[in-house]
Amino acid sequence: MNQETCSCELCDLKTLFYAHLEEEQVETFCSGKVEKEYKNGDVIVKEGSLIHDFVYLKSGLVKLFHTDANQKDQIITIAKPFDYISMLSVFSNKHYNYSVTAIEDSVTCCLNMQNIIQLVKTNGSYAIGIIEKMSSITDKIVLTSLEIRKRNLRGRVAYVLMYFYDEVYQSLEFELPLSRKEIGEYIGMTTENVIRTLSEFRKDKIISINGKVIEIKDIETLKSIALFG
Amino acid sequence: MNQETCSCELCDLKTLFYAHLEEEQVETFCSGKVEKEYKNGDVIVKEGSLIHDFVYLKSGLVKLFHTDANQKDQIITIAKPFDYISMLSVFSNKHYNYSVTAIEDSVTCCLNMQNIIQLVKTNGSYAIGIIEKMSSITDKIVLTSLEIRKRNLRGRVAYVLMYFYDEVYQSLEFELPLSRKEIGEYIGMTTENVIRTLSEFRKDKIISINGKVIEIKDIETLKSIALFG
DNA sequence: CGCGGCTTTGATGTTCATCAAGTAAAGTGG
DNA sequence: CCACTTTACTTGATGAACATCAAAGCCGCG
Repeated sequence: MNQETCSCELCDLKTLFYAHLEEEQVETFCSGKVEKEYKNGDVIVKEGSLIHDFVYLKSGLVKLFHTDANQKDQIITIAKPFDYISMLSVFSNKHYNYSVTAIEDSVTCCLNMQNIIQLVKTNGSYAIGIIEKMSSITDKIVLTSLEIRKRNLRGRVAYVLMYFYDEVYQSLEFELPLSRKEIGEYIGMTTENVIRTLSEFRKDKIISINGKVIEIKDIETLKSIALFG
Repeated sequence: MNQETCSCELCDLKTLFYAHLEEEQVETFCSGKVEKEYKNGDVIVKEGSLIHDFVYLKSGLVKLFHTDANQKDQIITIAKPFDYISMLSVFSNKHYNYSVTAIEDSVTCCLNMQNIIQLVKTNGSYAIGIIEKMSSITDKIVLTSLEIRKRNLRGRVAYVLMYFYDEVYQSLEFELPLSRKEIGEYIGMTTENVIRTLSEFRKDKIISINGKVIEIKDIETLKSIALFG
């Protein structure tokens, strides 16, 4: 199997391709892909811009957010490798209704939107694969936002810390990819109170803080705050 | 065109069918549909139950909601006719992760899930149609929840009232399909404060209240509270 | 080196949830 | 059909949670 043009390990899209397509189709398809590298902080997608690519996150970490009339941002979700970046508006809109920015150095893989649509049209089981993936991503966004909404400030901050521990870094010590301000934009609270809550956790010896580096000292307590706070 | 087995006017699904399928296919397909009637308050889907049908709202109004460990409900969205009721979990889950209850007398149209999947697999342009619809519905849920989140209590209550006016009843006087408690579950505030805020609007002569019947007296003020509150 | 953005802490006040208590409405069983 | 129970609605009082305002230190960058 010649994978020169599509050599990424662990590519979810590729898995989907190979599961449903003939080898030469995959070749044709993958040869049209364009990889792009982004530095932490770089804008990947600007709200309102035209959608012409289907964008897939190969590595790194990005935030999807919406900017309102007063220029205030609200973070919709954090996307990890193998998530589709174009996933909300893609099939229903000509323009993005959210922006995407790298919060770590990231690499995206861009496929021509028309090709994807063509593929969905001509290959039914591939269509099902795409639908399942989209469905599970949006499911998660909706349920996560409900989870966050019902918690108080301590619970919300604990929840994001546990999220980064459990689902991103799998390490008790990690560098926060979000600023205090961004954490606030994600969980719906002010920057000051994010800081205050983090400081409280530090005083309570639940975490230690060194700038952006967080070390979880007492994960059981943190977990129970995330669950019941 | 024989529409005996599929005679509903304005059926979005049918539109999708006829746009992409041969007439005899539509026949075959629609003949498998089952319509079900529900009274206000009836449970249509119970969280955790198996998904075996693709459910479509033909008429009425329903709420989608999630119940947490403490038996507290959070309303995810209100679905109107032509919305797909099974739309979040359907393609990614075996079980519903939310419940659906009628908040007005409603009629649903149920199609066999396997048939829909088969159709998506064999008919590409139909697949695109389904994807677009799903995408636009979930888009709306996510963006609406951001809109609600950034408002204060007055703004939130005004927002739902404007929603019912603009998108459901198109009349200045209507009967609220949600109880005060349910409004609170939708916009994330307590029952008492929903009531208090409605009473304030009444005192300010923005609305008049007669039990569940609301009449909007000063729509300009209400709109500006909904926008900037 | 100075400017702007990010972080931190404290003081203050507003907003909102909670508690309590009572009325109205709606379903339930004899 | 009426007493009974439950559920929805309403208002007020209170305190806790949270936002806002203010001030200062820190860091990176041109």
